[in-house]
Amino acid sequence: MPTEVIYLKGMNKKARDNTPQNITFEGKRSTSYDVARVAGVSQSAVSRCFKPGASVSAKTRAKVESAAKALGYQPNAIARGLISGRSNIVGVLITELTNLNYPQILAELNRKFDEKNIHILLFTLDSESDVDKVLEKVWQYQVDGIIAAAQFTDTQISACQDRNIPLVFYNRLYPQNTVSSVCCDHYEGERSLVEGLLNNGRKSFVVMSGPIDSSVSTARTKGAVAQLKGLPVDMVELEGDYSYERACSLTRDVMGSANPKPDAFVCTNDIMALGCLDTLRIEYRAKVPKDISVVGFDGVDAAAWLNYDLTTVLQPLERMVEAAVDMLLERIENPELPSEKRLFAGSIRHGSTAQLD
Amino acid sequence: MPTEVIYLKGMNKKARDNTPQNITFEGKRSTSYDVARVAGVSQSAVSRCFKPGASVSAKTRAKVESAAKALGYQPNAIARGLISGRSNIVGVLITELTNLNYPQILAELNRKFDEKNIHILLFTLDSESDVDKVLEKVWQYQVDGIIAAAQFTDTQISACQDRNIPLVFYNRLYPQNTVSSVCCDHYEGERSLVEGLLNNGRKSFVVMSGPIDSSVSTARTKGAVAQLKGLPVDMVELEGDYSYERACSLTRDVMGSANPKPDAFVCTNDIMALGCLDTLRIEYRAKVPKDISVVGFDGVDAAAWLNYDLTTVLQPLERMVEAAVDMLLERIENPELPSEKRLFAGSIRHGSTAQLD
DNA sequence: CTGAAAGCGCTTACAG
DNA sequence: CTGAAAGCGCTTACAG
Repeated sequence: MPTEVIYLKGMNKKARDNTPQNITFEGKRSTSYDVARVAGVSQSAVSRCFKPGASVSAKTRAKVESAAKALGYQPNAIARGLISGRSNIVGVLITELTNLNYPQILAELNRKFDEKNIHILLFTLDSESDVDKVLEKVWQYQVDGIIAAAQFTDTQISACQDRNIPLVFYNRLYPQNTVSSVCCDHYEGERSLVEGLLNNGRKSFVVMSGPIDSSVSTARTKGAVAQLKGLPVDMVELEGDYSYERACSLTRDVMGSANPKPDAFVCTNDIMALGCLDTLRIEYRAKVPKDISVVGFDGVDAAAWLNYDLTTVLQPLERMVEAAVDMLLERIENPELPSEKRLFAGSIRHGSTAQLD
Repeated sequence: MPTEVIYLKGMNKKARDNTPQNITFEGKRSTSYDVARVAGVSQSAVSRCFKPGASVSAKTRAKVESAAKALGYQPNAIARGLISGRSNIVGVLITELTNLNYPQILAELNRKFDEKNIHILLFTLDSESDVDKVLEKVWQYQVDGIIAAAQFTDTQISACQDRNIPLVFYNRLYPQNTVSSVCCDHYEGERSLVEGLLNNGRKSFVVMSGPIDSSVSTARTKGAVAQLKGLPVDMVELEGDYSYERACSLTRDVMGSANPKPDAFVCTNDIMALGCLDTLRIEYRAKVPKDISVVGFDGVDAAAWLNYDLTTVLQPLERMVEAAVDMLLERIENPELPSEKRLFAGSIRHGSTAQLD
């Protein structure tokens, strides 16, 4: 006749210790004490069985494993984090714009961190978000490190350093600050694109930037302008906001008034390039790339669609994410490591919206 | 002459208690004991000052607040979670595909949860991900609740219920299971789209579904088929995978062989509809919508681009996310609440790729 | 309103 | 290899 089993999971220590082995408590998750009691070993022994590399006899391990399975025991990561000082959580701060443009980043981050059993506490920032407020929340969760795809002030960077929380920026360089970062070489990518357009004989350029507060767009714009400066060509700089709609309206402005008409649109992201392209072809019946070249930057999916086949620069997104994760994990393991900046070259996609020579 | 100040943050209790008020310890974050010592009050008093609604005298509060500020004290959310049983963390499980198609969801979730000071532990699943493994990690972090935009088995749903962890599905219905969910009415949205095409006189339909394991695509496909069944019209069902490229190739298959040629492509998402549209126009010089109608589903940004102006169904994404968050928070507050299913109607976007009558 | 004390569920020296 | 014990940084009855 089987003993009746009552579940007593998670009682306080004294009550639990006075409880027979075959009695447990339903409703609360079981703890290492519950497992210890059922397995007939000490709580420390249970703890050791869940610590990789700890020395436990085969016999003890077997008893603990079967008890743990019977009770559905999982170590409580919160308690573990409190005592060990390692939460196995990293804070990921990403602007909404970045996630909209590169939704692959988060999945890729998750994949890479998952291999190391690290989890992501996600913070998406919109333009109104107060980074200081977000950081306060990050501190509270005792994260092991931070990946930031958002703009920080020097003070905010220092705040992380003061707290000894490793920090790696994604696609922000902070050249004048010794903080780790992974970045695509936006400047050089855009510069070489423009060089190709010049070699192709383009003479009158429109450079359409993203939002002024985007360091990524700023770097790209600078690359374009630096290549054009001093040459006998026309150049107009326009401030866009990375959106399709605004690119359309800026293109209309240019085509409706400028004289001479431009023969090259250099857009600092793909979405704007597509807006520009659609407007030129549909509303102005422009011949692209014969009369007007259009180039973007990023390599979004739509750049490869039949209707577009955009000439642009591809960011090596997967390699960049991998580098960011590796750099952060290294610095979590060894906080003494010096900071490091890794710059990845983009690769040109030779599409049919611009001939580069 | 100012007293020399040495920082002693985070020493053990005894050492700390024997430490003069003006001495603290650099390098570790300060704790409520540090604040208590500097403020000259008990640790409990400090704790109360950070608990909304606790009764503390103005005098004590002032002392604590200034000490906390001086030490840069923030309550440790991990410790708080351990003792209170509330981590203020919710697990968000989202398939990579869902995040690629609707990157706004995460930002919207973050915004809504942030208002309640709840944070997101993010898990992105790809097709190879083992939901059981992900759930194990979720359990370990003692999350207060789960939002799932991914497919669960009944067993997995039960596992959440057994652990008393509130669970709300996003865009999955589970009609035969009493679990809470927020869903767009995919079936009815697609059905009414097809009804509009029928009223417009379309006679030969291609229904291009998404991956067979996508419950969203299945519901949409069923809605289309149900409306067409029994009517004197042609219908071909094709299995796509929600991607642009596969939609192109399926469209080529149909146009290269079918007889009679279809006059309506019903694609169960926008991305496939755009691939279909590009292929029809560019490779077959088809007149859309005169000879062939194309409709999608979702309302992605590109659907509104000048070149497309796609007829499709918009999901009320923001309202759906808000509903999911509200439902989850209600159930975290009150676990006794019965489950609830909320179904939101999509709204038709009347574009120029199909005339609906 | 306030403080002493117990306890959340773990990890980790420490002694055996 | 194993167990008893301290302690991570909090919250929350409890008594005053």
